[in-house]
Amino acid sequence: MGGKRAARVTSHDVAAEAGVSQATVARVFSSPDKVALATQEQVRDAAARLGYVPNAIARSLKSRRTDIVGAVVPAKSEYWQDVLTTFSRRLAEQGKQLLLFPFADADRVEEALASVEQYRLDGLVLASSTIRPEHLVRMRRPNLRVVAFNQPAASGLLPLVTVDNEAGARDLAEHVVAQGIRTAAFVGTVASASTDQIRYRGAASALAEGGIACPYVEAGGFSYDEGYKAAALFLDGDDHPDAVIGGSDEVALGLIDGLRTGGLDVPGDVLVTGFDGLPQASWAGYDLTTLVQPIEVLVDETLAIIFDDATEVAQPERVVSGTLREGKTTRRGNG
Amino acid sequence: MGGKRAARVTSHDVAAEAGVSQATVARVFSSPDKVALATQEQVRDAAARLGYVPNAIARSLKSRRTDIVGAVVPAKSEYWQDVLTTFSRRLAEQGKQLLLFPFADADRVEEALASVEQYRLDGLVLASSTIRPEHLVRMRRPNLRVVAFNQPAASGLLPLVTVDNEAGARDLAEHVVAQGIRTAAFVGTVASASTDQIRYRGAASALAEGGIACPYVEAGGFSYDEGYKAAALFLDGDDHPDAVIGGSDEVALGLIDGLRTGGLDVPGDVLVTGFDGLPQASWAGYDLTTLVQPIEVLVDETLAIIFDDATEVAQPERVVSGTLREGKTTRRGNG
DNA sequence: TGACAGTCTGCATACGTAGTCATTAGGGTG
DNA sequence: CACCCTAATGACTACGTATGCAGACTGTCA
Repeated sequence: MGGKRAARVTSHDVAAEAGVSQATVARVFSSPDKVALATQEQVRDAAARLGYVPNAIARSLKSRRTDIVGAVVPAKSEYWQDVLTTFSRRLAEQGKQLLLFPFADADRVEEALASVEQYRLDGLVLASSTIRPEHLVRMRRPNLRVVAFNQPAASGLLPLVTVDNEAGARDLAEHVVAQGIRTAAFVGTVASASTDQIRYRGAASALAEGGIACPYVEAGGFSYDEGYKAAALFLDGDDHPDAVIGGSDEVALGLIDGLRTGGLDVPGDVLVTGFDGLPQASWAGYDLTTLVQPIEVLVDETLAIIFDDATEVAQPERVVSGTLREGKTTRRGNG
Repeated sequence: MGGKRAARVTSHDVAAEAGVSQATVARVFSSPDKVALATQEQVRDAAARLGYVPNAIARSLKSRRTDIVGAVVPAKSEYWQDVLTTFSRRLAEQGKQLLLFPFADADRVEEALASVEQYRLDGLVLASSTIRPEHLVRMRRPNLRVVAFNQPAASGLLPLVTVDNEAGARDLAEHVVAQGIRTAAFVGTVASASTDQIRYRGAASALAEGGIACPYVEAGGFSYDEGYKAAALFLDGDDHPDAVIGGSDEVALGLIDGLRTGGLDVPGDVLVTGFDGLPQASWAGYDLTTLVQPIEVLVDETLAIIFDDATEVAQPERVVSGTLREGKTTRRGNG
């Protein structure tokens, strides 16, 4: 254990050991079908003996492919963590990796984007609906496949994959209308987020068709805490709405706890819906009615845009339908 | 918009534009103090004009530093997502990045490890308590700083950073003993996980000092669902324990909902504790008594081991204390 | 004025691999 | 047996940057 030499083993070393050329070693590991089976075995034996591992950095430099996809995401969010997990898993299945570029505030996106540039990624996923259009445009790069994920504001600016926010919100609203409510309110996350605006539009129009007005309330953030605090708005006086449409599951879960803490029963006094289909929404303590996003489908569509060479359209847009999940937060006792 | 040339701008191009050598351009971006200020300005201007961005791949190949830290983590887990977010944020603050290597089953760790080798990472964080010792040993590499994160089984095998699981479990157990319970049970996650064993040991010994036996029950997984199902074990007959010590927050949250669905009141009939300090544990609907892990501290200790050159000890081990958070799941009405 | 220290810059090379081109061997056909 | 076509392999170079070395230049001091 004394003189443990830390010398890197390269394809040249393996070539010498196996009695072949470096080119042959490289072929064994990148395009084996071009090498005779006997030679392959010989090379692999030598590689194993020396403990050779191909250097992905050097390969990337030469081949101009990194096998790495970047993701620019908000630092904190249940929803995005779910999405990232799926991306990461799918990429791993293809022998590719995910490189994270988290950003704390919307204003610091710029920094994240700057460091993205240095890596020659195979593709880049722009998540978060709070990235502003001027940043989106700046991300258009000739050598980089950039896809906006669940970010309707990017429509026309970048290739886009998103769930059908408007239709989903309509579905939810129609569902609560069918429960026989008379009044409603929409609690959005951040008003400037494009998803928020579209979800509100969908919900409001469906409610309007049922003759129900739908005021917009901004929680001010995407998290449980903001939802919890927003519930206070409905606790003053007795005239709470019959239903509250949450702009996201996280906000809706906070709303539920806030309403319950304030003495209102969900769904007895108030119906609540969410949007996203987080795992927590299915927890028995909440059993939230929500619109489940088909995350696997969205992720696969995104990766298809990044990796499919045949991009028939310059700016593909894929809008995928979500699924209404009826939980007990909209199940009235008198139904 | 027709002939948009996609040619990569290199340091050579900038050199030509600025009328200096490529070496000078490289120095401007990597060691600016060696270049005269006037020249720097000249070069930066030229770079800006051409839209030059240094190529991190090439830099890594030459400098043998990637500025990337890898993390081998389970594909699904609330706890690890929290941890990853923190790692990613901290690294970003230092201009470094996080590369994810998720694995689905404990048995497929091998695959993840294989792809780790190809990248010449600055460091590697091994998360998940289910990585087996034989895998841990295999990860010892002369040129790579590997740190086991919250994985007590790695003690003596790898540098290790962990929360004090035993003391934390003791704290929790002593807390419930102080509530005047007579019987208890420990619902672990996966019995083979080293954290599980240590937490059980801590809880059982503290309970024993209070004269209370503590059978071990295995939920069979780390998630809410396993906890929910495990609750069924306490619903048969009337002799449920007075307190259930959960092996993790996720399992504890599932337990709570499972118990409540089964007609038991928490904390009225059964006290429940968790472990980890997840955000969800603080949600008003649960308000779980748990041991909060100081994730930021753990992450910073880990990064210190990876990046501090002065490694006085060959195998540093940092054990950090957690904090007991008393929620209403252990607050008895008759207290 | 000459020598010398210090600062700045260019030249040349190496990092480890992939892919192009040329060469050789082997096998099938007329 | 001459011919051609394919498969397999080796020599060589490029990918884009960092850095040791040496040369050029500036200013200082004796």
